[in-house]
Amino acid sequence: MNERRVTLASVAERVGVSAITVSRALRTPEKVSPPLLEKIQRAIADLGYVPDPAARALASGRTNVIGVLIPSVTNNVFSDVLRGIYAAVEGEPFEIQLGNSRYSPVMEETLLRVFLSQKPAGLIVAGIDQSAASRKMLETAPCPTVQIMELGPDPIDMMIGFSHYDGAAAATRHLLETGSRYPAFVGARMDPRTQRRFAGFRDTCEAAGLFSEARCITTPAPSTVTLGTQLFADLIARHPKIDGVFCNNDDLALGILFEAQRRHIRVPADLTICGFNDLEMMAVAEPSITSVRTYRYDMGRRAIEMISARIRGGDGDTPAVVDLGFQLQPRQSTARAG
Amino acid sequence: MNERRVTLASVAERVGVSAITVSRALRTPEKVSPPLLEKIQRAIADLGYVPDPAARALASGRTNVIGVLIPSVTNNVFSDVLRGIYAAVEGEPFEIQLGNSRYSPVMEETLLRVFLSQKPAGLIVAGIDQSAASRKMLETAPCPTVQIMELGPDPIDMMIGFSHYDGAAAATRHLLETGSRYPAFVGARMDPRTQRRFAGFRDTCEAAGLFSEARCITTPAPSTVTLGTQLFADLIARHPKIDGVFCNNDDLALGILFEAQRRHIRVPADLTICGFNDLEMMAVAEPSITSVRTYRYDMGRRAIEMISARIRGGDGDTPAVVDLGFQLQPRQSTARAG
DNA sequence: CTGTTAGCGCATTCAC
DNA sequence: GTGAATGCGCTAACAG
Repeated sequence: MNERRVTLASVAERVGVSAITVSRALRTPEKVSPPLLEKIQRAIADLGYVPDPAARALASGRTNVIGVLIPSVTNNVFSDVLRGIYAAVEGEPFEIQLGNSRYSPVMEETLLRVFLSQKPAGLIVAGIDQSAASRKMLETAPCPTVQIMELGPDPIDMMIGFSHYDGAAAATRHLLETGSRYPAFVGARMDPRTQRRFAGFRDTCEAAGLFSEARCITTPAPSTVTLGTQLFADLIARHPKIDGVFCNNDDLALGILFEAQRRHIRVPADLTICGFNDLEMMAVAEPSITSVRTYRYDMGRRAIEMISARIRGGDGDTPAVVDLGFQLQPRQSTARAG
Repeated sequence: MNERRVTLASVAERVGVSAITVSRALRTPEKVSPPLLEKIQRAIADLGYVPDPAARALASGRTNVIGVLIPSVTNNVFSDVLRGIYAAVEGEPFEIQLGNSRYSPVMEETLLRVFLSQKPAGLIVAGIDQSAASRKMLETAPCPTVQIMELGPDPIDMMIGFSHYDGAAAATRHLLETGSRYPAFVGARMDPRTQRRFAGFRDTCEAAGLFSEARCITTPAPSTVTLGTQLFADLIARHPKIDGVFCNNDDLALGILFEAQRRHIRVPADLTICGFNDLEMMAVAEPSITSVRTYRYDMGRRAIEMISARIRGGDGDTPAVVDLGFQLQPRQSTARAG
């Protein structure tokens, strides 16, 4: 290290004012006379002063930390949300603290407690299935909180997401409308959102009298393209008549496409494939794959914006619940002779 | 909020000891008598006490924060590294602070200054092309630092990565050995690592007398599968004789595969495709795609381990530079008649 | 093994 | 518009 640490006091000394004035120059520059302000700013630049966040947090009782609690960092879906979050934070005086609950409610509680000990500026949590203890902590948290990914009946505070059930139902309807009579479901990592998508598939098929449990295959393992190939191989071996598959995400759908090609099953003539999330590559795959577009990036971005608005705007004009919706991207519409 | 904040003092009062004893029970339990320790631990649990990290940081002059400075959160490659980092941190008393330099040296310096103000436990930075100012900050940083992604001649402190040049050269040699006489290069987001890969391709082709600048197409835009389809379409329109493509990553390679299928170009009979990074899906694509496997997850995990070892082990036995290597995964070996 | 004293660097509250 | 006193919650260094 060069000299001693550069503190508020050392900047103050150099300019010939008191420390509190420098502090004000930093936080509320309009309350410092212009000439003084300029001198202080120059001194800060000269000395390379950077405020100590710990001291600031201790003295003020708050921080710029926004805690983000997600169940998985592996999952592609969350990485899009995180991109949105990081993009929105750029330029704002916030920093992100990530917590990975690994799909465990106990872990979620622990992490929440840790987050809260940091006196965060805001909290973002994935999903609506918090444990009672977690819910209570969030309800009494002295900061804005946003539940993301899903919509539900009683938001803790703010909420932004879409209906996984409806998205899956729309996709399944499309599958049936384009002629599938033996629709199948392929699912991995059966988390709450995946379960709701499955419910959307099941109910839609049942309404049409076309549901069969036997044509559904799921696993708790995380989704991969490879897993898609394997699950489809299992499924088609047992049920060769399958003519349409709804996958709980695009990785699986891509795997199914590859496996179908390998087996010379014509897509979409013999088999239509529908994914979920609409990854960028779905549109350019050969053939392109139907999917349900979801707005993951926007979800992250707007979650930050909601917190930000609440912090500065006081309150009132920020909508508490935002439905981002979804959009079916039909790409294999080969209506068969039913 | 329920009552007042639970502090060390309130725990101490409840047990009937002084605050410092509770502090010790937390950090160095072996220095507290067993019966007292147990009483303190119970009180902590009863009260739900969680230490205030800001106060701790201010008093001790250090934190558990490991700063991670990467040029992009969008890039798939970094998300694998981050997975490794988060996995390794699990169980360790560290927390991660992410910084996104957006490929800007100036931004990198700013972020470094912010990181340093937090008195981090360690620093991880991507690449070896830091600005002079950044280098100096890192060199004088009072914590272990690791440069990741690449290897280079003079490490600032520790370093873990592999040679992008050698990886690309190996892939290109394979391309030529399996019969490509009109090899092409497709690259996006030409960052320093991509540039070195391009150099590996160029030098290898030149050595074989098969390099042509005209068959190389690049763009500063970030890689996507869609971009791969477009770049390949451009390239093949201008140079129909192309019979092998080395892509600077797998997204592009996949796009090229799709575009080739669309145009009924037989892969690998008429065109061999080679990617870089060996994403999980490369092996199950139809046909599967040759790629260079790199150990991104391990890179993240071990970077944390290196820092951790340095912190506890004092120093000495931790290797300063780790070459993770790479491994060519040949998957389209159709030697043509040269 | 336990306690006392002091202070980390900053922001809050009140004076001026 | 500026400054002085005080304390945030914890830990370092020493004492006992």
